[in-house]
Amino acid sequence: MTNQIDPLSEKTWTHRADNRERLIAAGYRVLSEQGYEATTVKKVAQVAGVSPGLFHYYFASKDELLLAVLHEAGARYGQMMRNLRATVPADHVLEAAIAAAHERVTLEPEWYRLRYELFALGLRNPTFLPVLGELLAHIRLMLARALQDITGRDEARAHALAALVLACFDGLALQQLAQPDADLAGAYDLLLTVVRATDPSPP
Amino acid sequence: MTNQIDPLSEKTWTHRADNRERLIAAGYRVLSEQGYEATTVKKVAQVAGVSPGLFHYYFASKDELLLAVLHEAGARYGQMMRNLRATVPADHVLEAAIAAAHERVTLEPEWYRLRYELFALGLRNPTFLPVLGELLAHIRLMLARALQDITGRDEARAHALAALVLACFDGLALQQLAQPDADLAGAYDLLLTVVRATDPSPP
Amino acid sequence: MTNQIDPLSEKTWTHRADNRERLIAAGYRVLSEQGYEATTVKKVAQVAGVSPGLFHYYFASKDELLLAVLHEAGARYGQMMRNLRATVPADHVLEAAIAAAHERVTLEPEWYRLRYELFALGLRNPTFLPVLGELLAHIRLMLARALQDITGRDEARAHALAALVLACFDGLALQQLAQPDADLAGAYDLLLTVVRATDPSPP
Amino acid sequence: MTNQIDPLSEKTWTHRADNRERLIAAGYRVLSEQGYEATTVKKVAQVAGVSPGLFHYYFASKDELLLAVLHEAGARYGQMMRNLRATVPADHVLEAAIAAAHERVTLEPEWYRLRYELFALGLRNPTFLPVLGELLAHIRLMLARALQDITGRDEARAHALAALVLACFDGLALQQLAQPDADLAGAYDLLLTVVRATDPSPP
DNA sequence: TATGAATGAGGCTTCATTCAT
DNA sequence: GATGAATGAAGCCTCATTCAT
Repeated sequence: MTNQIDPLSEKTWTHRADNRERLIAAGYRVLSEQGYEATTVKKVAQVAGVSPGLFHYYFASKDELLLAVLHEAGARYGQMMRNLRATVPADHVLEAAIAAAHERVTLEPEWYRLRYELFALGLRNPTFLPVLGELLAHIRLMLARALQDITGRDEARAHALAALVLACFDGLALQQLAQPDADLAGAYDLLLTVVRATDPSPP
Repeated sequence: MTNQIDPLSEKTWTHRADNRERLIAAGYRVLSEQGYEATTVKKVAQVAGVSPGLFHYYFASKDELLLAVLHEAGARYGQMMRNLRATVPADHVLEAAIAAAHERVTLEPEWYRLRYELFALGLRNPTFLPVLGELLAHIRLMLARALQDITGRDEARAHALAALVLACFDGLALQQLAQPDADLAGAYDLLLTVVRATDPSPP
Repeated sequence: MTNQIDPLSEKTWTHRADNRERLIAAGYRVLSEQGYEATTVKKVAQVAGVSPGLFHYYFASKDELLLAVLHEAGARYGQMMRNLRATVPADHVLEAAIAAAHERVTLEPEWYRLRYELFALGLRNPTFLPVLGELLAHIRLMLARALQDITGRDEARAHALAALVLACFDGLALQQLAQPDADLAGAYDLLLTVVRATDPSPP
Repeated sequence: MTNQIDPLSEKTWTHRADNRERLIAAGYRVLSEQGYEATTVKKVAQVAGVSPGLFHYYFASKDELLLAVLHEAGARYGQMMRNLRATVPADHVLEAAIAAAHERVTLEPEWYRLRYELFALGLRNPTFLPVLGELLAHIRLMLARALQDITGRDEARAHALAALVLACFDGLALQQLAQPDADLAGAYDLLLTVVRATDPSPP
């Protein structure tokens, strides 16, 4: 009902069709905070500031919302990586990515919560497993690409390393979230060392 | 009420007194296969071959069952690690542990499913977060110990490496489960290399 | 409001002005196939190729659509009977009607489905009961009329027979639809015999 | 909560397991009065005097209740027919059955309402169609049997006549219910005449 | 200890209907 | 006339939990 209004735009709330976006945003919030099962359609609608019935106008089911949320989040992540590669010198992209991963744990823990939600879900729900597989494969691929910028040709090695790095991202984030006091800086540093060491460069 | 069975009698109905164990075992199965929310008390009771009502005699709530299951599983894992350290020469324990972790993904995927269930749960449920934290800390500690057998004193380094190794265990298992066809042997090998390389031993 | 189209103009947007008809036709299809409650306004609109909102421009409620559909169907049935009486020699009208009723079960089962929909509806919904009563009375009357062409004066007998014939139409159709394999030809033949036998004509 | 109590029985309300029966009885009432779709699980439970949740303890779905109700009703009908054949002299069974059918329209209109509910339902719902088919076939068979007691061998004729009689039962009941004032006695008489006339007896 | 009937809250989803454009 | 987004009321069903036996 209220909703922040751009006072410069002509129509006050641009045809309101952005309700779909609002539902996705609300879904992101509620899903990451409460988890998939605890997330009720009603609550998402309420957070989005729309009537409960509208939810199913845009999404056939709760599942579909999760998919949409993941899609959206995935897109954002991809954008972030591309930014990195565009901004940071090639031989520092990994460094930056690792730093970003580390920071994100504190700055945007919901992101990881949502990921873990999908992990748990995908591991037992045939509907989500492929989505999960693709999500991971996609990130691994982006990492492998970034790695080859430094590591050079050895593609197999790049992929193995990418898998390792991704595993560390997820695994360390988990540990950090589970014990916010734990100091994992050492582990992240070590990861960086490992990545650099793998560099077969000089010859 | 009343009708207490004489504790001295030879167990009137064969020896199924261990209904609690049965419920835990059934809980492990159902929880790892279906996930926390999809797990119904009734189904657990049924798998355990017990009446639904009995569940709440042994467990105050579904949560309590999960805790019991985790406790039990944790104990088993600790036992396994101790076995390893007792059986395998000190400088191969890590190797063996990594191999075991890799194999387990295929041999006992439910183990990981259950872990991820707890991960997701702990990440948003204050009740479970400490349990999760302790679980991870415990494993990290065991790993660090095993590492020091080879790596020597540098305790900080050992802990950082332990965190990394644990992260890889969980992260790689996830990737493997999400894409059963993916070949992650390279990554596991790489992990082993890393562990060995870190060995600052007697030059 | 306003914006009346000049009735002389060549119909601005091709000739789909008859959206009401389209809705009725669509209603006939959906209602007879899915039944009253399962019929959604949205689906009718969709089948009619019209926006959901438009439905309530032409019909105040779902009920009203059903009434319109029945009216339309009744008109068609009346027309058919009149055709029969005009085409077929008087002493064969009943014969033809019975044959038509029998054939219709296979050729146009939706017709009977719709009837039975109304039957069930009318039997419990005060709104529809009178409609149902009139529908049946009307058909009975037409049948009685046709009967008198052969049977002669005895009006009471004609009406009794008409009721019986109508009952058989509906009852046999039901049995045939419920068991498509059942061979009810014998029953229809018997009905014909009965009608003829009743003929108290010129002894 | 209240419930009529047999003051002679030992336990006041016999283990209450008769709640299933109560649900069926309530289902019969509500279904025949309101129709299938308008019947809500909650209302049935309420009429039965039990909590809404209990409904699904005994019946997996609303469908299943309907089936149970029909089964029960069918059994009652079969019993009634058997009574008839046991009580009434063979050559008057049909007569009695027709009279019973006629009376029932006024005495137990819900019976017919329920039947028509099933008719409409079965005609479009694949789940119920076979049930409907069997129901009709069963009654037809019972009628045919009774007919052969008088008509003698000609089995085909007996079946055709049985179909006709059944059709009249349902069709006339409908007309009577739709127009309670209509006098259909003549039609029922006529039906009786027809049945008798078919008697190929006194060779 | 053990059983299983009973409860009641609440979730997902469907839909007739309204309304701004 | 026409569109389709929006609403809100139910409905069916699931389930943790309690309780009488």
